[in-house]
Amino acid sequence: MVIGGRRSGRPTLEEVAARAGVGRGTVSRVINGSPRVSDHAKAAVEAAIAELGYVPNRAARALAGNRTDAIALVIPEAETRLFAEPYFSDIIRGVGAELADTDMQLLLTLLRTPKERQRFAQYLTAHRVDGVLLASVHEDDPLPDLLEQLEMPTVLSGRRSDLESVSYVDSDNVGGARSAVAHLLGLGRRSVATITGPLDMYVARCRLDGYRQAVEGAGLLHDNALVAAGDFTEEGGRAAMRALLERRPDVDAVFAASDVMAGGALQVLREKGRRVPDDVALIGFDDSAIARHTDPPLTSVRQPIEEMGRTMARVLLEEIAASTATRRHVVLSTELVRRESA
Amino acid sequence: MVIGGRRSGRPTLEEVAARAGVGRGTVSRVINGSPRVSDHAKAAVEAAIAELGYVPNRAARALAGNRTDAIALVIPEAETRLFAEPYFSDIIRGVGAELADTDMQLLLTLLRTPKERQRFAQYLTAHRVDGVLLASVHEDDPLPDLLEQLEMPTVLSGRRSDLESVSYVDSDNVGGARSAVAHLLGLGRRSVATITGPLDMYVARCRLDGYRQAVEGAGLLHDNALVAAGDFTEEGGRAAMRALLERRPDVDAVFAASDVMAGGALQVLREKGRRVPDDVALIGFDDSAIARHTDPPLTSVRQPIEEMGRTMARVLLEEIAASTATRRHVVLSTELVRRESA
DNA sequence: TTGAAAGCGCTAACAT
DNA sequence: ATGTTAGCGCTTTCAA
Repeated sequence: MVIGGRRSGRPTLEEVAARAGVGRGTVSRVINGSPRVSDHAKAAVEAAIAELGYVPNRAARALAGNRTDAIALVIPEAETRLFAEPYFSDIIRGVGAELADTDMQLLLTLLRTPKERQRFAQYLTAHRVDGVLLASVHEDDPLPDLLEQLEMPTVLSGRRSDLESVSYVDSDNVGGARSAVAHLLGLGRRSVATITGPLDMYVARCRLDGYRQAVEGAGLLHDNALVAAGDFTEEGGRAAMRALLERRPDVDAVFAASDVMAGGALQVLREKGRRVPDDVALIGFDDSAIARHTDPPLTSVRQPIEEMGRTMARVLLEEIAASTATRRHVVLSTELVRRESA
Repeated sequence: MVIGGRRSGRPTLEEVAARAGVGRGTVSRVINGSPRVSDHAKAAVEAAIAELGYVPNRAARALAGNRTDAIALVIPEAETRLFAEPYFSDIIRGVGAELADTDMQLLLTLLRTPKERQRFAQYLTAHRVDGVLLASVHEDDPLPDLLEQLEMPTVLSGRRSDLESVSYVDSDNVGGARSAVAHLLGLGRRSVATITGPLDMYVARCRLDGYRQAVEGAGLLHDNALVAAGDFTEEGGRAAMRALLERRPDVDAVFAASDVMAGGALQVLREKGRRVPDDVALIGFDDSAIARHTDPPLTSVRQPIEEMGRTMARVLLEEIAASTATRRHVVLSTELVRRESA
């Protein structure tokens, strides 16, 4: 078709315009759903598009429109090992589902080494994504602040603290944990242990707080021997359960800060010949709005987490839309002028 | 900075050139590592880049260079539910690791509905990725053929058949299964069952073949009651194990076509009070080059699968490089001229 | 409502 | 070895 071999052979907007007998601007308007097009022109353009099998070139669009139509799902360092846990795959599925009828692309970014984080910071600076979904935030993670500085639309799963300044989607961790433990206490259990998540994560501390509140609310003394640290993994749950059984063989109930850890604990309990829930009652926090009671059976109800993924994506898309609007708007306000020329 | 507010404020190649006192071409050459640059010019450009904090604009690059610097990892329909299995996360980690020091981006594409497949086909046609990694291929999947038609660099994990025409990374499924089952037979077991994968996948059929070869090679009769169909999931493994125990309570060994299914089978065996491996020996196929013997312990060795992911990415990058070269080359040959004008 | 025209920032061909 | 130039395909003013 073309000597240079550079042209891909696919029809361009210009060709569509020619075929439809209109100008390029009109075609662009039709593609982008502008209302300022006559029905007649619109029909002609749509016909031409169909006949030619035209598909807009994303790179050209990104270049001209200064956006990328892509968002990044970032999974930081330590978490890549958790990647196999249902939590992440559910989040991903939810995000994917929400994005399915958008033309946003999902970029998966695993940040293992500091070097990779560095590179990613560059990505962001280069504005190669329109927004960021940040999973599993630890308290000292510098990424949210960077994102905020760059005014990059961002949604966290969980938050760094009570005062989180960035958008997030989170569960009622304190309340859920409290109600779960209250349930165990209501069963008449008196040596209720907990397997926590990594305590540098706010979500984990909240669940521990909920546990404490319930225990103390029942007039019981808080006993550190009943608290074992986990890391949200099944293996962590097993280790913690072993530790608990060793320290307090009389334990008669366990609240695990994650579902997966409850699964690990269950294995160990069975291994040691404990009956669940008769001998030891077990509950795992499911990340849905309330704790899920795993006694008697430990079945999986994953829809809720997937739903969180959907929500994250939805919120992010809104933020992106808003930020675009803002940017456009602020061009007229003194504030942005200041910011732009800074 | 700019009235229209469209400029992002980031330095452009042109500004770098000005600062370095060279032409734009030279800057481009330096960025792209061309050898045709004097050390002096190179140093000046690099200094300017550092001072300005210049980062190339990917969209502009993609538009001008007719490439995207992105590859898609595609996980089809049925598999999204398997997403939580270690297999996928390991593949993803491997791919991610291999891409880490490239500037390729990883697009995650979950294809659940026919509509999503349709959309993805458009993506491909629009050349929005430079290459595709296709996970978990079923025999009747039309995607590989589409990819081939489009001359899109592609690597499959597994293959559709013995005659696979697209690049793939696969294990020695027949041999691995055979050796695993031979091992069980060597232990003196005589009622060796197998839990298969979905039989519309070549990989699953190969493992079943290996099982058969070993059984028949030992002079035993193949008994269909000893074959239970699974789907590579833990739940599938549990169901299959239950079926096997019902049909052949005398089963004294099981070869599961996947690690995860072996895990499920183990749960059921323990539930039913069978001793593993004394009463029933159990082996799961680990997708690394050979089967992993899970008797006595069922430990996870995941590095190999991650390695498969790395390999897939590496091969794909090579294919992409080659295809670029080919395209360039073929511009000179009659063949492409024909193809281009077709 | 619509066409024309000016870029967006870069790569690659061309001419030195 | 290096500067210059012509696009890549689109969005977005600006006129009309």
